[in-house]
Parts: sequence; C-alpha cells; structure tokens
Amino acid sequence: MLTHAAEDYLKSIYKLQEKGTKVSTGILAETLNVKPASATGMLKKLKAMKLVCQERYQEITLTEAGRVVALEIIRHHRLLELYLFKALGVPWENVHEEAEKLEHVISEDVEERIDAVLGYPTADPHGAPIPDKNGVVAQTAYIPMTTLRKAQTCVVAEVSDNDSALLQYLGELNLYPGTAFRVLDVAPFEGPFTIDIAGHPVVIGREVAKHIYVADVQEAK
Amino acid sequence: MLTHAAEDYLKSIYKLQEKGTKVSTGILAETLNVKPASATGMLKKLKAMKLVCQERYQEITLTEAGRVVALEIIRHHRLLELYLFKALGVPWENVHEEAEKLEHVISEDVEERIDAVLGYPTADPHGAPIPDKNGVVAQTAYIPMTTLRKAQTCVVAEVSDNDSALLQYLGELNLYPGTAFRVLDVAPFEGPFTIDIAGHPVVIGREVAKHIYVADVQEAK
DNA sequence: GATATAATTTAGTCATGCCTAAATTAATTT
DNA sequence: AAATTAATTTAGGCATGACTAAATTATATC
Repeated sequence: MLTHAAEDYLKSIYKLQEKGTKVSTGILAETLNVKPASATGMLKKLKAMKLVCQERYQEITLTEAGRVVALEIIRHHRLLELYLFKALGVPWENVHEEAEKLEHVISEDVEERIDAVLGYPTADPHGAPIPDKNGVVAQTAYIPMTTLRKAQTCVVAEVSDNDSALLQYLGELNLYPGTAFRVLDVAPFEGPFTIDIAGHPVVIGREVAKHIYVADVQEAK
Repeated sequence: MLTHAAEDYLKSIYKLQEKGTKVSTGILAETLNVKPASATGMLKKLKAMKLVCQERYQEITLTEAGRVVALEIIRHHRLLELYLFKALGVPWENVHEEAEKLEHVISEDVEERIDAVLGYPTADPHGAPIPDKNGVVAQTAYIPMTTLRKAQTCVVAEVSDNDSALLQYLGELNLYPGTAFRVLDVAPFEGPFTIDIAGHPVVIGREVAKHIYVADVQEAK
C-alpha cells in the first residue's frame, strides 16, 4: 500500500495536469506546501514504483497505474465531500479540509456504501465530477464566468474548492452549483459583474468570478 | 497535537486499566502489536508530555490529562462504530477496524454532527458506553454470561469487540446487545450453555460465553 | 543468599518524509 | 558566446516510530 504522502503527490500531479499546468518539481512542491528538494525525493520513489514518469529536469506525468491511484483518491475525496455536506450538514467551505484527511483512510466497502446512500452521484458539492469506480471521469465543458456578457443567463456548474473564505461568501450568495443567474451588467475595464440571483441584484468582483464556472449559457430575451 | 501512535498508546493504557489489568510495558506492547522496547520508547515520550506516570520498571498509569485524551479517542471510536453500523450498514464485525482508522482523523465538528444524527447515544454497537464530551463514562455493572445458571433470563448488555469472527457468529445468532434470552441448561464440568433466543434453542460454548456480558438477570417462573 | 528466569530498558539501526545548504543543469540576458 | 538567474537535484540532517541485540533490574526457585 501507498503512504498518505505518496497519494497526495499523485493526486496533486493529476489535478495540476488536468488544469492544463505543465507539472514541474517546483509547482508540485508549492502545491503541496513542501520544499522542491522534498518533492524531488518523493518523485524519485514514485518513479521507482512506476507511478510517475519524468526525465531528469523534465516534465512530470503519471503512468497509467499512477493515474488509477490518483483517480481513486479523488473519487474518495469527492464522495466524502458530498457525504459530509448532504448527510452531516457540514458547511461546504469546510468539507474540503475534512475530506482531505478522510480520503486516505476510508475503506472501499465504506466508500461503496457512501456512494449508494448518495444515490451514485456524479458531482461533489463544488460541482467537480466524481470519477467512477473504474477511474472514468465524465468530461465537462464548463465556461468561465469571466467570459459572460451582459444579458446572458446561465447556471452555476462548478466553483474552485480550495479557498474556504471564498466558498463561505458564495454560499451566503447562494451561488451553489445548480443556481441560475442573469448578467445585468459587466463594468468596463475588466470591472465587476452585476448579476441577478432569484430576483436580487448582486455585484461580483472579477477575482471572485474567475473561480466560478457556468453552463447553459443563453441570451436572455 | 498528538501523533496517531501516541493516541493509540493512551487508549490502550486506558482500556487495559479499565479491564482491571495492571498495565506493564510488556502487556501494553502485546496489545499494540509492538515489541516491548518500542513501547518503552513511546512511554518515555508520553511521560515527558505528562500524559503518563510510571516509575522505572513499575506500573503504568495515566495522568488526568492522559485520561482526557484517551477518553476523547474512545468517544470518537465508539461514536464512529455506531455511525458506521446504523447509518451506513457496515456489518458489526467490521466496524471496529474501520473506526480504528477514522478515530484519529475526525474533527470535533464532524463528531458532534454524528452524535446529533445518532440522537446522542450512550452505547456503541457492542454495548460499550460512549464517554460524553467532558470525558464522563457511565458506570455499568454487567454480569459475565458464564455466571448464569439454569432457568435464568437476561438481556445481552455487551460483547467483546476485538474478535471479528466471533462477532460475525454472534450476529448470526442475533446476540446483539438488547437481545433477551433464557438459560435452558448449563452442562456440568464447565460445559456449554443451552439458551433460548426468541423460541430457538442454541448451544453456546464456554469460550464464547466468556465474551458476553448480560443485565436484567431474573429467575424464570 | 545465590541463581535462574522473566521483564524492562538502553543502544544502535532502519524507513518515511520532511528540512537546509550546496551543487548542478537549464533558460535568459547581454 | 558568456554571464546571470531560475529550476532542479544531491548531500547531509532531523523527528517519528518501529526493530534487534545486549544490558540491566526484578522476581521466583532452590
């Protein structure tokens, strides 16, 4: 079995890769709050285990085996987040941190039971897709909120899950995945968005909008 | 914060102490599946942290602070066992092992939510009392099944939680805490018990009976 | 009381996984 | 092309928490 630390490395590599980032030792170290030298050490071990590929000083990628492990952990994480949110009522800005600890510890049996209780869900509370048991992830094509224009309507699809204060703020605005809104105005010079959520106008700064992804974009008539 | 290993040591010391066992390095090591020398090392650290008292070569006891930590972990463990059993349907012979991993990782917030969902329970699936948030444990006065005589009735109060095969067997017989039964016969020369559970006669060996504790003992009329 | 046995502790090792400091390699400037 | 800067790796260390082997202390037996 892998150590918790190794699992975290694989997960981070996968997530960076998915985001389109070219994965380097430095970026990985930064993501994991670890010094680059430490990352080099762990990468050496992961390479010896054939979970990671990397030519000296070159880009880091996962092997097929490494990808499977990464997706297993991500599946644990997202199922746990949703479970904590729905079954135990943990505020969504806290579920990430909780799941981070539980994901390494949960058995396959408990995971399957959680999956069943939740009705085999496909997305976590932040809208991120939950990989299935075989490591297949549904491909999503969500649009950054920052690309929206005046008078468009849409539905929140996904939000970044790593900033707890931001999530709390979005929760207060009811900007959960599934919430529909309409763009009332976009201020010029990269200015803020004014949107209508359930009849209430709200101003959303650019920095916040960057962390929101939407779907079902339509021109309001 | 304490390490998982330290928490396990404190928990084991408490449980051995509770069972009336004089806690020695050797017994503790055996309980934790560790060599005595390793236990000595950890005890040294726990003593430095003022969580454990021990004169060189003498009996091991917990300080008040150590007792608080031990009870906190035991509370986590027992609440988790019950939650896994009731909310997720994990077979009772598996909940111990699962809880063993989760108990070190669960937050106070999640624990409180679990407690609330379960309706502030007082015993785990094996009948062991759940300490309250302040570390107060309800005192129980259960009787070993081995002391029962012919024609007595009683209710299962508690069973040992550390032998998964035994638990599975007891589960098949429906000998969960709360189940009532009547002693039909006790074979001589330390022989087995024949009991009536819900109208069905069942023979229970001495070795099994040792792991069962009962309450509400009455002479059947 | 001396001796054998059992329990405990000390000393030294090992694997993880982090760290810092120094060396090396790659990428950018001039 | 040479030099500067940035990224990466190597080398050596530290804390945990386990181990074995040897030394010490306690207990039981003769």
